[in-house]
Amino acid sequence: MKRPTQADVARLAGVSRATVSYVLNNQTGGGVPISEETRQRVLDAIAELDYVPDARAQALRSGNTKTIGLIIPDIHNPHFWEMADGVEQEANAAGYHILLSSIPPENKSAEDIFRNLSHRRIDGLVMVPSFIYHSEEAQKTLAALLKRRVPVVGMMSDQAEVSYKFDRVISDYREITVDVMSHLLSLQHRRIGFVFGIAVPDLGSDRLLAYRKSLQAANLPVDLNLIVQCGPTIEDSYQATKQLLELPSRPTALLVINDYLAIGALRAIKDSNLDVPQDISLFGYDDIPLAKYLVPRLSTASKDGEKMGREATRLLLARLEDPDRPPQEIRLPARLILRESTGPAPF
Amino acid sequence: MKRPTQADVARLAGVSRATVSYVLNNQTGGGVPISEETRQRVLDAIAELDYVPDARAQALRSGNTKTIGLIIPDIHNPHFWEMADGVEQEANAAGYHILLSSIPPENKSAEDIFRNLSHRRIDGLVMVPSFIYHSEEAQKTLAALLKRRVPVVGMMSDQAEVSYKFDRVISDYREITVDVMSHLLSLQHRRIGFVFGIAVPDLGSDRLLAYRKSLQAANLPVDLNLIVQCGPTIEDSYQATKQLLELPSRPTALLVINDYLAIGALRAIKDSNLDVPQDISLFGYDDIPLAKYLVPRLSTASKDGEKMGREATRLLLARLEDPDRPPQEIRLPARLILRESTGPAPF
DNA sequence: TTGTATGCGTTATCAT
DNA sequence: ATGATAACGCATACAA
Repeated sequence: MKRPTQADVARLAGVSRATVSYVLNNQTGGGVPISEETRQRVLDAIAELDYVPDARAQALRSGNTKTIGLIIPDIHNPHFWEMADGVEQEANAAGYHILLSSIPPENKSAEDIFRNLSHRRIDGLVMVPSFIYHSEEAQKTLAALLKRRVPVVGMMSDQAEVSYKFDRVISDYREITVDVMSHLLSLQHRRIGFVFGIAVPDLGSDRLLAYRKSLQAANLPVDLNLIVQCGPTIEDSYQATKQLLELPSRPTALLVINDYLAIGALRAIKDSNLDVPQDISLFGYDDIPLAKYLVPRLSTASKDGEKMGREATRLLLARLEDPDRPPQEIRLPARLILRESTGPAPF
Repeated sequence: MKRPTQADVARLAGVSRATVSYVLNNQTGGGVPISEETRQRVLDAIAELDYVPDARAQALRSGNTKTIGLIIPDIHNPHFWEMADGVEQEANAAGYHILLSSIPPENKSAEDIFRNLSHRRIDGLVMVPSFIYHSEEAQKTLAALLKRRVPVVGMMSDQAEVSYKFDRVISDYREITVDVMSHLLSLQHRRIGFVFGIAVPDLGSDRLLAYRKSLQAANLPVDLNLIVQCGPTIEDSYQATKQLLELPSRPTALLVINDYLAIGALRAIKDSNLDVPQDISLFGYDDIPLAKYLVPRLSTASKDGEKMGREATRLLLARLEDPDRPPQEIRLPARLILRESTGPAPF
């Protein structure tokens, strides 16, 4: 049972193919004239055959796919789904669909993802440009995309040194980390550890840099033993935290690169028979939905990923309308959320 | 700067369009003869122009999109990403891409999703057919898909009464729930609550039915106050659990429909100044990756979503090869995982 | 070994 | 108000 085509509908309705197309595309009764009677006949035929137009043919003919590519660094981190959520909502509302890609460590490279998006002829791209740092190759591919004038929006931190011009939603944890550190310092914490677990190191540099700067501003040493770099899985942060806790003089507070990894840190602390926040304070980033249900509720800094996604998509849609407008930049603030996982330093 | 087409490549290489196509599709050196020198010229031209074939045209021409639709009920539950992971791995290995849709409560209906998949002319569909219960309309659309002989695989529980014929990966928590209940009963629990929070009630009926049956088999009453139905968010389960704990005679053990919601239950228990498992035992389902990092580590039953996804995709790919083979059925067992959240009943 | 011609399903331009 | 026809980019049967 083959799928019905426009021609089948036309035959059944006793009209030409073009008429079917007219009925389909000018439903709202615009500038193209179709007699009400013909319209109804066509509609009936469509319903009877259960005809659905072929997106491939439409896309080929019209030149656009009504599809937006979305690249995020880590599918397992809820923070990035929030972004994806925002992008999808906004895109759907405008009649666009999302093609989601994440960058798994080895599985498929940024290259493959770009090639696929290119292959599929997406109309535009929203990305967290972490892969930029992965490879020269990826940068070249991105440059090629931009040269082809494919609209691109980046959701990124401020200091990222990307030379290409594209729209950006800028939001990072640099400033808020200064606040986090002041807060911890005011609670008399002096040994503050950092669990730096992330797929792409450069992605977290906003936090790391501000952490070091705050320490220095307070005339405290930057003890490299207190900074543990690890991978992006919970198990990674679990191990990294264990390592920190086994230090001769262990930290009294811990910054974890994101809430998702803070789950592993929390577990590691408990496994060392320590309590949060009595023995050690814990701080995360992102305010993922489950952060406030953890035991103890997690103190964190929030970036509102969903809003980032929505704003990024707005920028993209606007550029789709007007490809020639100058590159835009939207800045979104981060918020400090104090909950139960932070308290005064023990003594 | 327009994208280069096959014709551009042909022109630059000084050959015909067909030759370019040959070079592209018979790379492995199959049955079509191309002189090595020509081949190289074409390859050079492709590289120079950075030519990427247009998937839309290829799909239109070849009749297939190399795309598999995937429908899951709730994008926020990590269990379903595990499934998605499995599907994607297996599909990618075979050169297919995934078009992921989830069924949000109100946002978009199963109807819309089906129409979109139909529109995009996916080659096949892997689904958790929860939406079946949503609407008559959805069932009709699925039937229509099957009538068009679009390969479909369902990942579902056993008793689901779907009359249509399609391949299935069958796995449910019916039997394992009997084990869970025996375990709890052997620990002297007599009042066992059930937090039944799920987007589509029928999705969890395997657990609920087995729960009731176990109770009856042990000559215990089925107290409807102990079964709280709620929505699929953590906040929902938090509220539902609170409600259970405020009962005049509160349960000493709690079954939560899935690990994701168990996070909210855990929080609610703590907020009532109760401890797990000393005051109340907690059991989840799915063994999501973070379950074993919770405090306490969560006892749970596991279905191996990733394997379900992989097996389902294998079935689909096999049917793509041979559309006429009889409907297959693969059964996957569930496992009991005892961790820290369960213990003897208090007195 | 390579080139020519045709059609996939759609939409848009031009006639009628 | 409606119909014929030409592209969109690609793959393939067939001719050379």
